[in-house]
Amino acid sequence: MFYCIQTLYRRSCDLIGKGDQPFMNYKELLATRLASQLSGLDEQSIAELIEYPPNPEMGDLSVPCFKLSKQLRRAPQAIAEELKQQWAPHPAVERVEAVSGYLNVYLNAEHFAASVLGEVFNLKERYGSQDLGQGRNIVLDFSSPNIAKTFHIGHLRSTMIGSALYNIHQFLGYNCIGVNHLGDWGTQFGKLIVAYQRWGNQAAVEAEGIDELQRLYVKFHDEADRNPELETEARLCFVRLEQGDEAALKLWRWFVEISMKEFEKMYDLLGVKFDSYAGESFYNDKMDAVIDELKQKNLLVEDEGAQLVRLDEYNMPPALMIKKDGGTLYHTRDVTAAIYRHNTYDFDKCIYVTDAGQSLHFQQWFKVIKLMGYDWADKLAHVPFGKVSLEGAKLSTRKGNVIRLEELLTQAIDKTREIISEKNPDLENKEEVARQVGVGAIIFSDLSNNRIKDIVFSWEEALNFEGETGPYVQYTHVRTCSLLRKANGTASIELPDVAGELNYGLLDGAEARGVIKQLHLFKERVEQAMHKLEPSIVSRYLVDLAQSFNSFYHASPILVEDTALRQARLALVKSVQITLRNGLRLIGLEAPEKM
RNA sequence: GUUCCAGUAGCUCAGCUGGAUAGAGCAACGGCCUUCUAAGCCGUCGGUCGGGGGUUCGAAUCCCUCCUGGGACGCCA
Repeated sequence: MFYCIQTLYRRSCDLIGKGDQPFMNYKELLATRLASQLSGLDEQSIAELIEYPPNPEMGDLSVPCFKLSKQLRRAPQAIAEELKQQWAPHPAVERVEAVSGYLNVYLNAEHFAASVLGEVFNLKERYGSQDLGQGRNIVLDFSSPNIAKTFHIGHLRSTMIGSALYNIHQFLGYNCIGVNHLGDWGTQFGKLIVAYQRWGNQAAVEAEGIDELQRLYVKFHDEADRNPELETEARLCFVRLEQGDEAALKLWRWFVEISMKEFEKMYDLLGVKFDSYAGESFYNDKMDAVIDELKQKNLLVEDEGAQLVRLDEYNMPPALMIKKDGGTLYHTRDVTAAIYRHNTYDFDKCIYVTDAGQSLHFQQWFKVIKLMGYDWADKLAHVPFGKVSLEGAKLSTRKGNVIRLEELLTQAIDKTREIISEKNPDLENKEEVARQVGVGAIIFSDLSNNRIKDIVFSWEEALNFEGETGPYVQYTHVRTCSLLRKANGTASIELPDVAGELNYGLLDGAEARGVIKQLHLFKERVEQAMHKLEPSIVSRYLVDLAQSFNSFYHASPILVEDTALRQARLALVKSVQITLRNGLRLIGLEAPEKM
């Protein structure tokens, strides 16, 4: 089957007449040609003008001539007309038209199909990828839940946005380092240890895990309201922990272990992986040096007993680095961690995926890094996202109105299982597919809007599998698999090999052309998703591709008698299958073959 | 008070670094399963792009201002 695709690849090479590189960058082609027609303009600036017309009647590419009008001191329509007159025929281009100031380019359908499908077949699971990164390092800090606290839907966003950005960067040639900056240190551990020693027991924690730890934590606060001495006790306990008291450390390690076990369960379900779990505690012994450095660089100022970096001239409140009791703060930790990561990974970019509420904090300490004289401060990026609320009310662990991620995923899987028993009761691996589709639905809806948008959680919407959803895209992929399986008369979902030429010219219907255009856009969209650090661009693209394919599917029977037509349409089906799969993988969804 | 973000169809959102008639999904209504999985497709309805100014050949997009909602603003992260 591999051979078969290679054959098609070669056929498309022959058709286009460039032995080694059948696929083509149409924008580049157009820009090169126009640059030779227009003196004083370089290819690059022309390429930037090129856009995709809003509807097919206006062609496949177009060049608005309004900006050129200024430089050339001629009317836009006159420029477009002249470009049309001077246009020398090219096999890739059917014709060009000058319409109200635009030069519209109509690609040769056969050439376009051969070029795009040829590229898909040639690259397969690498279709859409590029080597922009050339192996340079990207550090991504995401998920970062707090030890001993429930993993809820609020954590899902950082986890999935971060993971998708990881995949996208990797796909574009970067070496990624995913860091889970665990919230595993701080005074809350003093409280937790005190609470455990007073009211907890090993069996309950073993049995209930984080739920029990959280119950103890909440009980501590309830009790402390009546008995303020508890706070003092907790503070002292944390000091013991910091000083390396073995009993306290032992409990702390145990709490971390219990929590990680539950987090790992979620990460396994979501298919998320990290390369480092260096959390807050990891930087405990590294902050002194940074504080010395700040002092040495005369950045620290004392104010009300605390040490801070003034940022008035940057129109920001000061960044507190040391509390009046000498303790460190999250600014200190983040600055320390950034320096450590820079020294360790020599990153090209270091990306932090957290909620938008922390924007000021990141701006502040990015500036501190800059003031320390590190020009790599420009390589630090905060990727903020909107908050999740529940029917207007904020999510609050203490009030108990949280949606546990495990609960959400379980419900989604349950619902998927029901739908499967109803629609496809004979499906072999029901349980696996229910997981892939159920979890996929949750991930997809989390990644389908611009990340900055706030989300109001609703069970009804989360468990809706129709319309622009993960299951819709997965279902479309399943359709492509099903067609290929039927075409082969076997379980194989590869493109059947058939003697004779593949005639790309047969893919000339409006729907088929629509699909090919979408396939062509994939690479651009992935790149755009990286530049804007916005995974939803990929999610939305997948919906667009699925929609165009489904229109094609309904308009054109694929398993027809005519061998040439059948084979051409199947080639399109195969391309869609590959592209959907590649895109789904980028945003962290699996692509089942049946559902 | 200072500052940041958001405001597009009844609802949820797209709209690429300013380009052609502002697009999807959901909801509502009407069609399409003796043909490849109906988690689907097609159609109808639905918009003074929060208001007002400005820049521009051209503004949902850029600038100013106002309104509304949300966030952040020294010893939590």
